Amino acid sequence: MRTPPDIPRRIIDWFAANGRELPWREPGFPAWGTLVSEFMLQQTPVARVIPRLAEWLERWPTPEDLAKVPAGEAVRAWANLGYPRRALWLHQAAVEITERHGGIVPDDVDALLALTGVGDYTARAVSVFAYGSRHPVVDTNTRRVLARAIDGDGEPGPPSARRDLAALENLLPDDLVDAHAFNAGIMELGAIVCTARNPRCDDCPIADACAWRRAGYPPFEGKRKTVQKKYEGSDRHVRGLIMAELRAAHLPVTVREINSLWADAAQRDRALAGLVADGLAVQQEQGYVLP
DNA sequence: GATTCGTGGAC
DNA sequence: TGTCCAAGAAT
Repeated sequence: MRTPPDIPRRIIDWFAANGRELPWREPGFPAWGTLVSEFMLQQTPVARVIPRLAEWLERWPTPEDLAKVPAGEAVRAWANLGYPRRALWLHQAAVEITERHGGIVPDDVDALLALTGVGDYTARAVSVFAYGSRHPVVDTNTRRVLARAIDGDGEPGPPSARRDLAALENLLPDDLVDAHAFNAGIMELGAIVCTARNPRCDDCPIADACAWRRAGYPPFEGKRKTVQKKYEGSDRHVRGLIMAELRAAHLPVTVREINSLWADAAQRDRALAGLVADGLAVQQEQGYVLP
């Protein structure tokens, strides 16, 4: 597939002029802050992350500060960001950084990948955005831009780290500063212009080079990512109700209180057992508490 | 590779 | 109103 050589340059220039001012893009923002922000941004929109991130960094300015409090404090401060296991994992990562890296967030992708809760995206995002190293960083926004502009598809297929990283590496500038700006810029383009629904192609710096647009926006026919199950009435729903109760309580939550949250006993027990297995709830004599 | 895992806003 | 989707990771 033909790829105009100036696509990276145009995205870099567009990003310099149109990128949002976000906390983690401010000069001098600490690597720890970048790591925390990336954990929070895993499946949670930017607007909801910003206030929680500020609180978090004020309370725990370094990994060591977080590592020395109980994990339950992290889960409580996570509030309603969703997927509370991420709070548990971030706390564990802080412990690992304190024990294995002298309290300094590592800059090496492999060292980052070894941290709990850090995967292909987060490891590279921290290495690149916090430390300026040169790696492809591929998130859902980038995957969508590549699918459309390069492959001519309306949607990216199911993610594959190997393929996705190779696809971005093909476009990644050699220069360190340019590579950083391109990684950030293509993500930003996917986030605010090349959006999943109603893309704003009139504002796109590479619209004239976009394979999907050139082909007349054909409907997507490839394999779609698995559809999200309905939340209402699901196990996740019940887990969420229990977690909200645990976060709000400063005394053990009794079985009676948990029973009042959901009528279906089998589903309730399944959810509670799952939370205990995940380490998000701990059973005591009087009831359940955060870890 | 397919599933599971919260929460809330946008359309 | 219900569906879609959001800077993913672990299993």
